[in-house]
Amino acid sequence: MSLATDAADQPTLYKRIRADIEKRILTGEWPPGHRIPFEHELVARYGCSRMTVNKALSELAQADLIERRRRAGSFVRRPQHQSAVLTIADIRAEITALGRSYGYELIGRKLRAATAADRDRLGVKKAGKVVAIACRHSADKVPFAVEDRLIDLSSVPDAATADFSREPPGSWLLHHVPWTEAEHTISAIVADDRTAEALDIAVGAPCLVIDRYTWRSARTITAVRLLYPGDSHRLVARFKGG
Amino acid sequence: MSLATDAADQPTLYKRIRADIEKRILTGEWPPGHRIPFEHELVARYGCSRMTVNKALSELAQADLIERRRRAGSFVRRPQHQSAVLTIADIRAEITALGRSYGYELIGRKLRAATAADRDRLGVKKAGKVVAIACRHSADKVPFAVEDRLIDLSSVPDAATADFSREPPGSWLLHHVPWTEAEHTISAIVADDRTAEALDIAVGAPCLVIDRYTWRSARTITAVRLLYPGDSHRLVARFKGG
DNA sequence: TTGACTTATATGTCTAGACATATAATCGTA
DNA sequence: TACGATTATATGTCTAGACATATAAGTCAA
Repeated sequence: MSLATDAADQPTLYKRIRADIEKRILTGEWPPGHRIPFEHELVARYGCSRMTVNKALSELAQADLIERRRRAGSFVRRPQHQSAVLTIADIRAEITALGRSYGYELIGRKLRAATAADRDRLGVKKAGKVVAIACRHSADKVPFAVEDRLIDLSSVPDAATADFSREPPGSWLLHHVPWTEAEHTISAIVADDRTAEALDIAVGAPCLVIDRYTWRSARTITAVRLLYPGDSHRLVARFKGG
Repeated sequence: MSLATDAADQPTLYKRIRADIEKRILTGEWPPGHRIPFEHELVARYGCSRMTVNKALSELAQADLIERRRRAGSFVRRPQHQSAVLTIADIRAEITALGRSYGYELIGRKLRAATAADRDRLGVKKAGKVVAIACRHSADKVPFAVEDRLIDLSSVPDAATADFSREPPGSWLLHHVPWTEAEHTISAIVADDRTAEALDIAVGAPCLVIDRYTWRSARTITAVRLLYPGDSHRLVARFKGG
């Protein structure tokens, strides 16, 4: 995993400056707290204008690799928390990306006025109607995950008439509701009877749970719970620093 | 976007431009695929130089909110994957941040020549010595997580003499090994006898597992497995887009 | 219709300045 | 010694230009 390519093939100057500094930080040559050269020193070293080094340093600051302090200089940040970037793909995309055949099966779909439990789950005080969907995703005919979803129809009216018997609701929403925000909660449970049957695992086997709550500009869109067989599925997250 | 209502309290112009555009994207006013105004149009609208709008647009591109194409313009990106930022804090920091009292207990520490299993776990072909550590973290006297760690002494020689009876190895490493990279794998298991006893839960209860593999510039540092009671602990990840 | 060539244009990068602003360091005073 | 005022300075933002470059779109010939 080449973290910094050779300086010579870097296309532009500011990218080369950024890569040079990033390399020194990541290899530990410049440890946390180290003051990196002043802008005017880098200007002299690279023979360019201040705007060019400023752009390089600004990007490093945006990436939280350095901290810039007026009058004091720029310092390598001490990574106090481990911020991992976790990619939770659309399940269909995830499975096909693995080169396996994707299978989808709608277990149940109900359109109803929101119950108290529904409102609680969606985090709204009063809601009109909701769609509740249960479905199963499989890879190479083997159960991959079961999904239990609630969609707020006051935010996504089209979901009332959408055909979820062939298209998974996650994919449908991805194409019909642009730019949502979401919060994920990851936990573990053991399979109860229904879950065990749906995932074709033993009762009492471990399951990885992802609860996702999605909204757009303060409007609730959907709440979904995904259950994966805990011993087969893996969520991988990578991060830099810390 | 109110260009007439000149907000004197707005921090800076380029940040205002960025915020204006970001808002339109996030509210869905400008959906994915929408071409946002050309730089020269924004220059006219805001009455500033091109470098200023360029800085705003560059930051939006860096945040993956827009895509910039030469000659064609800048377009709102379609969020194809759900990239969540998952913060996995140092456990001590995590517990104290919750306002609970942190407790730490070293269960075992062994310095040994790396076995085949150790080498496999660390992903190295030949290693000299390693330290194996087992410890337990608790919050308000209640078991919070158990940790099973391997440190490669050829990368971190100081770990051989570090006193892990009082300081958790995670915290120690955080202060002694700067700027690592890591990969996390999240899964679920059910507690076996030893785990159940260490976490004070029932045998067969669900556990959330985080395996973290850490390196710095191609050198393996440590491999650690953290076990959390699955029904109590939650990993929260937030993301924008998708 | 298709492919090759040309042109127009939006973004990418860069310059050599400018003034603003926060703040570390210094100095002066009580 | 402690504290308040002053000064120096590194970063933050911005300008009005410049040339480079990728590429969408148009042009023309086979």
